[in-house]
Amino acid sequence: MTPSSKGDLFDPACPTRKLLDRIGTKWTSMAVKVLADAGPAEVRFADLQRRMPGVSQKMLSVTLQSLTRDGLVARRVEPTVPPKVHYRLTDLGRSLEVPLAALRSWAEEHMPAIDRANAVARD
Amino acid sequence: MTPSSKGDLFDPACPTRKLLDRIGTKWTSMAVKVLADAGPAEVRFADLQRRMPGVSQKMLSVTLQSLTRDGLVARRVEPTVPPKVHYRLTDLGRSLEVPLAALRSWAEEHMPAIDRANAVARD
DNA sequence: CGGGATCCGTGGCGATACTG
DNA sequence: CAGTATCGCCACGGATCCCG
Repeated sequence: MTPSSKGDLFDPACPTRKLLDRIGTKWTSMAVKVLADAGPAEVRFADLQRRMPGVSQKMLSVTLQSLTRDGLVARRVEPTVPPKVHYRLTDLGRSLEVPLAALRSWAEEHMPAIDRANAVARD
Repeated sequence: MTPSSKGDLFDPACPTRKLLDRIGTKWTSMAVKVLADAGPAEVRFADLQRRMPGVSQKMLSVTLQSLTRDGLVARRVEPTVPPKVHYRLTDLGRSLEVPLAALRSWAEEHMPAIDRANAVARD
């Protein structure tokens, strides 16, 4: 059903909400970081999976498809047998890495405080 | 606490993952912004709901409880009848507003590009 | 007024198996 | 190697009703 089919009042596609829906998914921010750490170099699918412990083939696949559709990641297929597929961040993806790095920095600095607050709340 | 795991996005207890699990929930970042916009002033439950179009009582309630448990929001109850409950950001919550504002800024600037990329992908 | 309790649909995500 | 297809679990979140 289309979002506007019931009059749809508020929140007509808030950009921040849409961004969080993307980077909030389990493997997205991790994939962006791995690709960012690779610099301008391309990374193969299997390499990505190796550098993202715990990710399944399927979830890595859908994550990369999502990032590719969003124009954050570029995909290049080497038509060999078996095929080799290479991924790299686009300029847009690299620009996202900046605020994402700021979030990571905040998390590393302040998550302990949040954990302590949660511990206190257990009384 | 897993020494030398600083910056390790792949730690099972990765701080960035945990932070994204929090701010990625539907109403959290909106609540933080509304409270941040209020400055040092407190905001009542009903006011928050009014400033967050679309949020249900239940979701606003659980969102605020979550933020309060995490130490990002302070809650004050006026024991009147009927009761008045006031919320405000803690210093920790206000510090989170900084990287969050950076994310919002990126979203407002670049989400159109992501939307265009998605439109192109529909061929 | 603020917020529990309950029911329920949807979607994210994992496990597994198959394919070009 | 790099996906695609299918299944099932369960947490997120919306609606509704009730309570101090």
